[in-house]
Amino acid sequence: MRTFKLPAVPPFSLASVIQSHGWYQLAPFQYEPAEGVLTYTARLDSGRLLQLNLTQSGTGVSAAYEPELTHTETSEVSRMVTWMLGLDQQFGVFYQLCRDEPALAQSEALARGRLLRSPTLFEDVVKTILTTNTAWSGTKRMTMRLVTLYGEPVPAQPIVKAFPTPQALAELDEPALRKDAGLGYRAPYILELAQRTASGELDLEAHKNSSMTAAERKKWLLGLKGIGPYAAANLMMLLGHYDEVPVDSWALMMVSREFYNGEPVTAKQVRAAFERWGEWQGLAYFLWDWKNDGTSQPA
DNA sequence: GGTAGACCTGGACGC
DNA sequence: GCGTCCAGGTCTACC
Repeated sequence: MRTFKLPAVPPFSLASVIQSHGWYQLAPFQYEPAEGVLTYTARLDSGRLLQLNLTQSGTGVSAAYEPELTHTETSEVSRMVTWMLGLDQQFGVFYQLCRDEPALAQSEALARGRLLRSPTLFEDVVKTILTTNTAWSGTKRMTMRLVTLYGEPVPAQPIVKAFPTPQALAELDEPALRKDAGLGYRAPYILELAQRTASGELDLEAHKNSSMTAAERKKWLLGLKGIGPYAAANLMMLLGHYDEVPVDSWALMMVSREFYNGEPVTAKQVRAAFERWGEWQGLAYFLWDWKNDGTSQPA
C-alpha cells in the first residue's frame, strides 16, 4: 500500500467525521471501528478505480491506496479526501457559542462539526433522495443494490465496486431502477437526475463551491425532483450551510421529548427550538446531546 | 400558503 | 404463510 498524509484545520478527529451521520454505513463506504479505518471505493476522472483506506494520523489523516497513482491522480485524491472529510473547514465561531450550552459543550473537545461527504454531489443527492420516506434499513439496501448492480468493479477485486456514475444510471430504464434496485417511486427522480447530469444539462459538481447565496442554493436544490424541504436542508448542511434544521420524523420526536415534554410538535416548533443558533442552528441540532436518545421513553 | 391523497417498500402484527 | 396496517418525505392537485 502507498500512503500520503493530509493536514486538517484543528481540531480534527476522523472518528467524529465518520460518526457525524449515517453515511459511513452506505456503500461504497466501509468502516472498521476497531481499526479506525474508513474505506471508500473511488473513481478518478481518468476512469481508474481504487480503494482508499483512511486513518487518523496525528492531527490529520493518512490515505493508503493501491495501485500506484500519477502525480495528477494523487492531487485529485488529495482534493477528494479534503472534500469528503472537510479537512479545510473551520468551526471556531461555533465552538465559542457552544461553551455556554451544556448539550454542545463537548463539541470542540471532540472536534465535532465536520459531516462525512461523498466525493461527488451527485452521489450525495442520490443518497439523500434514498433517505426519504423510508427506514434507514431501506436506505442502506437501496444504496447497496445501486452499487452492486450498476457500480464498476475494481480490477484487482471484482467484488469491490464504486458508486455508479451518472452515465451508468442514465443508460438504465425506470422499471430496472424501480424493481431491480428496489427504488420504487424514487426511480424516476434518480433517473432524471442521472440523465440531466450525464447530458451536461445539470452540473452538480460546480455547486460544491459555487458563488450562490445560501437562499439561491436552497432554491436550486428544491428545484430537483425528489428533493423537498427535508432533503434540501440535509444537502445544505453537507454543502456547509447550517442555518436550517432538516426536519424529519426523528427531529419531531427528539424535539418533542427534549423541549415539549413529549407533546406532539410541528416542524415550526422544531425550527423555533434551534432558532437562537442563527447560522449554526442546523449544526446545533445535529450535534445536540439529547437527554433521551430515542431508544427509550421520556421520563 | 396550507392540506389531502398517492406513491412504494419492508417490517410488525394478527390470524 | 398470508393478509393487513403503518412509517417514512415528496409530489401534485386543489382550495
